[in-house]
Amino acid sequence: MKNKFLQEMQDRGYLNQCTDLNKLAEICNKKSISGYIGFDCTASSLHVGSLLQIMILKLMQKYGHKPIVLLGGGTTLIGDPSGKDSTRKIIEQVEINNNIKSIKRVFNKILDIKNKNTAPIYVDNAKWLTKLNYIEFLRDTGSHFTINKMLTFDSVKLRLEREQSLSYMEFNYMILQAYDFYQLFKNNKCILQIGGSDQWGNIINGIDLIRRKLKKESFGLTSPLITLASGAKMGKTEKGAIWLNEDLLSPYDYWQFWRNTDDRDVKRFLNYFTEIEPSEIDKITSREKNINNLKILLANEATKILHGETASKKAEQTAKDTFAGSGLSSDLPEIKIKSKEVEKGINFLEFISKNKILSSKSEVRRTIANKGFKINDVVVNNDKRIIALKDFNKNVLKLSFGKKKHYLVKII
RNA sequence: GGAGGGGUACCAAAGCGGUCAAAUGGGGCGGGCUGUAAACCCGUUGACUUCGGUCUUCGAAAGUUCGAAUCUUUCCCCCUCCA
Repeated sequence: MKNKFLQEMQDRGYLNQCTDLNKLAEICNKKSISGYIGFDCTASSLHVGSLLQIMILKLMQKYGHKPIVLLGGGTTLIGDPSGKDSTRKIIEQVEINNNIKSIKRVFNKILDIKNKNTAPIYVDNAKWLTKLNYIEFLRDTGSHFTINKMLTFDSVKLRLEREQSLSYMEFNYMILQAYDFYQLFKNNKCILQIGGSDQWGNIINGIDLIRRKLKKESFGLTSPLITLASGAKMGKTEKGAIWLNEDLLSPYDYWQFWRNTDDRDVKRFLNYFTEIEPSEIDKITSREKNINNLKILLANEATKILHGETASKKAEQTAKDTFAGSGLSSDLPEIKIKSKEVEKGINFLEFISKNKILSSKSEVRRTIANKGFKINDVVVNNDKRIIALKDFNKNVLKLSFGKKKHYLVKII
């Protein structure tokens, strides 16, 4: 394989499986290609679990190829059964459209949209899928699939083996995804579909369909499933997903997520989620003895890609101020209160639950009993604590919940 | 359609008339150690509380009882076997 793009894919660990790596390399050497990845639009934002896929699109751009982002309004209506034990709830079209809009913002931030040659193309398969005529579709497309084969795909097989019901609707998902690839091949000269390793079956179906209908060759490529050293799935942490959209997760929290990476995952993640050259990563990781500096590097670079350099620097500075000294930093989440209320004295219990730091007063009491709250770095040890004027330094008070969550309470 | 088994907190799973706000494990949260890591240890994990208690929870509803997650009836849902 002599192709820079695919070589870097491999070096970074993005490459899991490819239908024909050598042939694809040949084509990539000759011209720039279009490749697509489909994204699920079940939520208003993607989370880090999808980030690797986006990084692959970004890498395509680096080598002059054109990424196609399929935000699957059509397939989201159906729901991919791959890797799922049960049918997920049906989502309405309106919600999906809103999700698509919201998700697009992240792509526009991460991908290069200025270079006309490699700017991403957004497509929504609802455009063609919702217009399909059932009988026609069965004859033209359905005839190319055998149930015998479909039953052997993991997405179907596993469900059946576990005796979990699989609706006819979901059973059709793979055909629809195959049809997507066919459409993109035909209309956008898209010869490559990329996906997570769980998408292999779906991708193969598309390639088969293109071969049968058009007698043309297309390619499929999958990325590995990222597992954390701890064994957990990437992206789903204790408190919920690590969202990519800024309105769901602030740049500071995003930075913190990377800063808290498990030691064992750091090098791998530098390759996955930064743009530092793999050879450079080798050098840095063998030179740097303090792993915490590598984590900071990872956090900086990853945050830069999503939120930009300014936000990344700010997050780093905030972290420094907050964790190194007990100094205050301006970038911490702020809670504003009125001076009149402070003069009256604010009940700590109510303050915490009202500001949604914890959801119930019992929880607040428990946390106080466990020494979980600090005001200006002093443990709160009384659940009748009142926040008063004397707690403020120049109208600002630092409130800490646990070791990592800090807020600035400001009098306005 | 017939015969059995089952639905308990975030998840898994005990409890099978009072001592049950419900064992245990996982997960979560907090604390300790440390490096904002891992491992480990400790605490905590329904709500409200004047910290005395009070209120709401064991698929749903009705009932028996001084008293029900536990017994009865009906209903809903899931699983296994037979047709």
